[in-house]
Amino acid sequence: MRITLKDLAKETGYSITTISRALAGYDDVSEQTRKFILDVAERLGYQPNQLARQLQSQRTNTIGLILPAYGPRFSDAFFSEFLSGVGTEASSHSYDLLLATQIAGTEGLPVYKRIVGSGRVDGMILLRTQQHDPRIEYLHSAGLPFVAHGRSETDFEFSYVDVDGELGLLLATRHFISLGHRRIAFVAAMPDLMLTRHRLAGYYRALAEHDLPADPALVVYGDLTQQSGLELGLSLLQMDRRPTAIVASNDLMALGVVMAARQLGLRVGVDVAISGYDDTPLAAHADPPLTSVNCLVFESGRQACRQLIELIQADQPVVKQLLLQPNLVIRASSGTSRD
Amino acid sequence: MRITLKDLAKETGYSITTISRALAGYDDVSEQTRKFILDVAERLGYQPNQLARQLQSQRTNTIGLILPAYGPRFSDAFFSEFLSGVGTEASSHSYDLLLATQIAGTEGLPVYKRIVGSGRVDGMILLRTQQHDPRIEYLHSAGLPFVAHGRSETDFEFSYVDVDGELGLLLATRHFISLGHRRIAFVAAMPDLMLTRHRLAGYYRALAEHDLPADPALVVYGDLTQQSGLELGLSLLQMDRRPTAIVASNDLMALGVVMAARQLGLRVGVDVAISGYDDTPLAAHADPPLTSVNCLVFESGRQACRQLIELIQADQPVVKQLLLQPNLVIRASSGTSRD
DNA sequence: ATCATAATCCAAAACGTTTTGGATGTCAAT
DNA sequence: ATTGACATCCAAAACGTTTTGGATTATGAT
Repeated sequence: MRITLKDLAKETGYSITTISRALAGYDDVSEQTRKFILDVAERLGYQPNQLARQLQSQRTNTIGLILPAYGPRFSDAFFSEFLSGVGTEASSHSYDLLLATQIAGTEGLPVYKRIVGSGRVDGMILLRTQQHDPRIEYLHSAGLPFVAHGRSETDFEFSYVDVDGELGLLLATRHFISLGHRRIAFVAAMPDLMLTRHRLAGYYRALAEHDLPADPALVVYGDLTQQSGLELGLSLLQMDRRPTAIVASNDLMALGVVMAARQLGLRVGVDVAISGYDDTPLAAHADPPLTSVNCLVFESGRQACRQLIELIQADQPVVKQLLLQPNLVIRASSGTSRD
Repeated sequence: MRITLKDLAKETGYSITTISRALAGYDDVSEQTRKFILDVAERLGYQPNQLARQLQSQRTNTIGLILPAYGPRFSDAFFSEFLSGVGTEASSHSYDLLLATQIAGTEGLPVYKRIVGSGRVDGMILLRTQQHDPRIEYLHSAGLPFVAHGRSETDFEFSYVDVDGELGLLLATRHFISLGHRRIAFVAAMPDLMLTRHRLAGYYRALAEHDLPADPALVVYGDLTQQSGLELGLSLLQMDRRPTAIVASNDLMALGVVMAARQLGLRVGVDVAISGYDDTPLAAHADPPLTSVNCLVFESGRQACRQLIELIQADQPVVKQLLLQPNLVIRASSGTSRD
């Protein structure tokens, strides 16, 4: 059904070579026959087979991206925004995206090997790096161009785009300190994630700046779900000397903490100050509206994609590292000065 | 760098054919040499080139999906959930997703032609159908398997998964009627979308069931943004005989209506009842929590993908049409009985 | 007439697979 | 010895492109 160069050759009487070169605009085919060939191609609705083209040229103009596994309710806006940023940038360079989904409960690396090994992508974008990240080591050893969203601890340099989590938590914690809080808790994400370490550093730095003690009991680790925010919030707020402010590592956990406060009869923004992280649409419309750290997710995706395409098209691989600066969005949940 | 069958042939001394058949598990290669070949393949880290395989087999095991264009803030959770559903189902059948982004401000059809014509996908999933949808006509005429999310008006039958919008709005409107409301407004989406027509039908049906008059002034059309919800909400709530209940066609517009009510000093859930649509995470955490219609987005994506894969693998194309039943999630924004 | 030059075209190889249709050798049955 | 059956292997074609390295013809200069 599909029209190929062979069909055009048969129809026009020229050879496949000439058809191909005419369509590609080479100057060793006369203007007259070029026009003729273009006409016929147009008339028959010829569309080049990209697979054949890619196989021949060894370039796919495709960027790979692996979606982490999800349950039935996909409640984190992060990926859609990031993806949207990547997609926008990709399509403006005529790149497409190959998306594979990591099945819940399976290890991630095999999917990477499958996609990379299959030769269907020119490069990969990595999401949610870990402190020790086998995917990065694999991609590096495989020699495929890649850009990570987030940093990692490796023996080599690699390209990444990251949002400065240390700055993010520094801003949030400073904000609470400036409102007069002295016992500030941090509901962190999983400890093996790089972002956890960076944010933790920002948290400690803010405390140190103001000579506040760092109480280990005030740092707890959740799994980014609202449920874990609720549980950790309940335990934090029932401590002997409970924290007066709580920073969570994403908006969902912050909303969990809000629920916890409510269950304990505490007024958010008055009895306890709460801040989220990521500034998802949730934050702006929560009750009360949630102070949060805007992480420029769309922009990160865009930049990551831009860097990757540069990397792919460069003759010489160049490592580029970009650190975006988040900004604090202050809303009612952080309350007013305690003085 | 990459290991090919040719390399394995050279390494083992067998022919390319035998290598290929050994790896594929044909029984015309002895158990002993098969083991040997597998060992070598493993040792050299052989990964079959999917491009070559796809070119040869004329199957790509890839599903195409085109992301509508977005601005910098991607605030609709719909796509991420849908995509997550599609991705989950796809990967459980070892299919991958090819994603292209439609650049903002450009026409949609060329992207479809590019992806379909390129031969890189076995089928497509269509999002947000329109009443008259050129994409559907194109895909039908191109003979490529596809499943639409949403219905359309065509001369032929095609496969779709849809959520019964008529039922959705019927439930929401009935709910308000049962609470004693008599003037119920509908903030619809763009009139050229099929979903608008279906929901409108449900709205009218509910009114008719209870012999309520259908006031044309109470039906207004927005563009699914919060801003348009705000504007339409302001104009509706400043009418002479203002509506006492408003159903919006997505949560974002509903939140805009909530803002409008607040600006006019009306208490949501008391002076005016409001309902959203889609039941995004926003709805549950809004202030006040928003009554909404849960549309099983993840499930739709899953079903659409499942149907598409069936369609691709069937010898005989079978049209399948699936209508999922949404359910109303009642929260504080719809208030209590007015009696 | 001969030769270089330019213009226009094309056959064949290559990309990495799978599949088709044998080829070869072994062994038991005749 | 021949035959047939079976096990094991492989050369070549095919998928649809692009690129390489000419081949052919016409043109103009000598």
